[in-house]
Amino acid sequence: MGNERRSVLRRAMRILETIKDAADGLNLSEISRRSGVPLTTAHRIVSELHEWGALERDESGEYRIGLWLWEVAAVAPRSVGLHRVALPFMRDLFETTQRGVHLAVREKDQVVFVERFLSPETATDRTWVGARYELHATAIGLVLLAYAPPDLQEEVVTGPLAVPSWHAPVTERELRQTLAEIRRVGYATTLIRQEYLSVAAPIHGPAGTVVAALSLILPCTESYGPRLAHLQATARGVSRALGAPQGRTRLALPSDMRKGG
Amino acid sequence: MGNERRSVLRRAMRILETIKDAADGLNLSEISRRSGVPLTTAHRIVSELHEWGALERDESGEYRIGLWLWEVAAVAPRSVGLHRVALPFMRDLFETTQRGVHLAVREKDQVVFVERFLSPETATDRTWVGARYELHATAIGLVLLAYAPPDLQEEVVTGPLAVPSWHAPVTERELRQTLAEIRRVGYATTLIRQEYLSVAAPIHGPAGTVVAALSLILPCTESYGPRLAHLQATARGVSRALGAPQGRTRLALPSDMRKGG
DNA sequence: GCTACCTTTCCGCATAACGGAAGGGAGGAT
DNA sequence: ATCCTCCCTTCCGTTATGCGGAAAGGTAGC
Repeated sequence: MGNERRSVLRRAMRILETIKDAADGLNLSEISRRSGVPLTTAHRIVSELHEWGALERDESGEYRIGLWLWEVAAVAPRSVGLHRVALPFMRDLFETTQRGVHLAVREKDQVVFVERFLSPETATDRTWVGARYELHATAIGLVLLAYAPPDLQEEVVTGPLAVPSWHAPVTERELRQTLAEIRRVGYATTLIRQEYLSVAAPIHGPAGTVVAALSLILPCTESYGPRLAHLQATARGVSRALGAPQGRTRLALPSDMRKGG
Repeated sequence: MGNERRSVLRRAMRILETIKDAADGLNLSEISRRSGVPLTTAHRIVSELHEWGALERDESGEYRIGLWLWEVAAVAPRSVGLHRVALPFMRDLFETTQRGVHLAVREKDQVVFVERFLSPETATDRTWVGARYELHATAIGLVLLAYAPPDLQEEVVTGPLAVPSWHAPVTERELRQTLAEIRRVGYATTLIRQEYLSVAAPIHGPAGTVVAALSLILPCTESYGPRLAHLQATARGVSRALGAPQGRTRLALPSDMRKGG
């Protein structure tokens, strides 16, 4: 484990992440073991988090994420705010199409899924609320990448592209062309295991920048023209509800999310 | 400001809370000022939180709650888990009654609202998702209190009862009787400003304990019998969906949320 | 009784956190 | 252009806070 300089805060956050990743609650020793934080130290940190309400403890002594954290997170503009606005639109889209609907945002160089509705047939895939993926591996990620700040795009495009198991751009040249094409037509598509087609469209925020993306999963046998129109109309509806200007799309500003090399 | 022993973690949490309480984003100086954490120290802590993704920073330099925190909170069982299960039930109840519907849980000696649907007429009240209230001031709080661990009940009952502006039990004696009555009949009511009646019923979790409560706001002119039945049916539906046993109600176990006296 | 596992308290050490001071920068007013 | 204000960031010597091994309590099983 690359030993980042030790720091209470970082360790606390690592512990929170450890608990998040454990489907179930964890007891103290388990937290210590999985997070790599020495038992006594974990004890001190966990106690402090518990005292504040960031963690809860059930009768068997297992710790879980506490309500306080949820209260704090409930004002996160990109997740909960977006979620509240987008949910009814997503539901309408899901109910009329009966196809999987996903909502995601970009966090640095990854896609984070914020909400989803699954049709029974496509329920096999592994996405989950809060899950993270490579930007270039899915249609929804490609849309987010295509409208991301240029410096981040450059970084991803020239960086190592993990080859995904589905059909997606794999060389730098292909990826550049794909992104340009997405910006031109305003949507992205990828194949999923030769059986399904994922179509994604951007959602704009008040500043006109792309703040999220919406996708629809279709069987390949289905013609996607009408579905695409429906998806785009939905994405525009969400954008309008978020207060997006009616005019033309803007790229996001250069990302400030840069630190060391 | 009562100077708790200084500690990075506590200060970090105080900062998060400060940002949460500010409707909008805050810049560094503002964070320092409002949280009482010295500027340089705030800078260090905020940077660390930002680096981890717990905070985000927009182009103007203002900090907001970040996506990472939401991802962590997304697994909080009492909020998000409950929320996902209860939402469709709440919507049904709201759509058929067109009355305000609230979902809340207890956190220590307070009520925390997890979700709500408001009818236009009653939209004046100040509850908001994440808001906290005294347990004995609302119907929903009274239900949560009535089924809370006995030691906590005792603490609240014998403690100072802030007199709420609405009609609610104000003496220890009254409150005890009210709680007993709630347990006997299985629901609570309170008047809101002489115009509305709030009716609340408990929701049970897998262990049979009361984990949340649901309430309905009715105009006083309306007879509440049928609405109450509907509310109780909904609460039972949520309980069942959560995996509650069919049998009899249990009190929560003695709270472990005690520290110093 | 013993073993195995977890949680909590203790305490001397040193390191990570502290925060005043000072150095940039951006924007507004004169 | 010059001053002024407000904000962000870096520096650095000091010290209190966090550290974590060791050992003491707890609980459960055998």
